[in-house]
Amino acid sequence: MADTDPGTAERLDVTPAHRELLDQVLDKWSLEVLNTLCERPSRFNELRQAIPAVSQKSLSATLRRLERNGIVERRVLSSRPVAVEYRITPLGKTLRSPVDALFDWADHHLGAIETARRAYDEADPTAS
Amino acid sequence: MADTDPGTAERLDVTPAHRELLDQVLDKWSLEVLNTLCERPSRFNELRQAIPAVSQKSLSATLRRLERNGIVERRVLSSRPVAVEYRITPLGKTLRSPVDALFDWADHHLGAIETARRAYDEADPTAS
DNA sequence: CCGTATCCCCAATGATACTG
DNA sequence: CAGTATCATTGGGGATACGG
Repeated sequence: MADTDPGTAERLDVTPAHRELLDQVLDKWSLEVLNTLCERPSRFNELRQAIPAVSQKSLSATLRRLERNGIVERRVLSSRPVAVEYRITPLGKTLRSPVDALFDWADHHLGAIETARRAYDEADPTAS
Repeated sequence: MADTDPGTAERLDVTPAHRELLDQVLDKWSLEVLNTLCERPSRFNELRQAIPAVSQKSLSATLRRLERNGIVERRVLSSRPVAVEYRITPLGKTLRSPVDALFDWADHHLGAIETARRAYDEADPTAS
C-alpha cells in the first residue's frame, strides 16, 4: 500500500551495485541497442544502420557490456567472411517492462515538464 | 497484449527529448536526491549529510536541474540566516512508480547478472 | 565484414576558495 | 547557511586507421 501512497514513501536502497547496473543498462546507447534487438536479431553493421548516430567504438563497447551482463548474446556464424549475430536474451527481455514504464512516465509527463522548464527559464533569464 | 509477449516487442520511440529527460532524472545523484526528498523536505546541508559522497557543486547542479524540470521545489525561508528547503513536487512523486519498477527488476535479476558476468570474465581472462 | 587500437577533445566532476 | 567561481583532472566518446 505504501508504495502507491503519494504522501509517504520508503527509502530506496541505492547500492553501488544498483548504480552500476543502471549505468550499464540505461546508458545512452544501450536503450537503443536493446530496442533494436527486441525486434529481431541483428548483425553488427545492421545495428550501426539502425542507430546511425552511434560510433563503431561505442557500439562495440555497448554490445560487450550488454553481453557481459547477460542481456544480449553474441553468436558467431562460421561463414565467409565472418558473420556475427546479436540477439536479446530472455533476461534482456525482462528489461522491457520497467523500461516501458519509464517511457510511459516520460510520455505522460513531458508536457508538464516542458511547462516547468519554461517557467523556470523565464523567471530568471539573467541566469544565462 | 504484445507488450507482455516475450516473442515480439514494439519498438520504443527513443526521441532526443526522452534521452534528455532520462539523463536529467536518472543520473548519478538525482536518484539519491529524489530518494531523500521523498522521505521529507530537506535543507541543502541536510542533503549533503544524507548523501555524503556528493560534492557541493554536483548537489547544487542536481537540485537546479530537478527544480527546472519541476521535480523538486526550492523554498526560501526568510529567517536568520537564510534557510532553504527543498521538497518533492507532485510531479516528482509520480517518478517513484517507474523508478521502483526499475529497482525491483534490478533486485530480482542481480543474481543472474552477476552469474553472467562471472561466466563472461572467466571465458576469456586474457581480455584484460 | 567485424571489430580493436590509437589519438584527441571536451564535458562532467571534484577540490578549493570565496560571497550574500 | 547556502551556495557560486575558479582551477585542475579525467575518462567517455568520436574520428581515423589498421588487424583477423
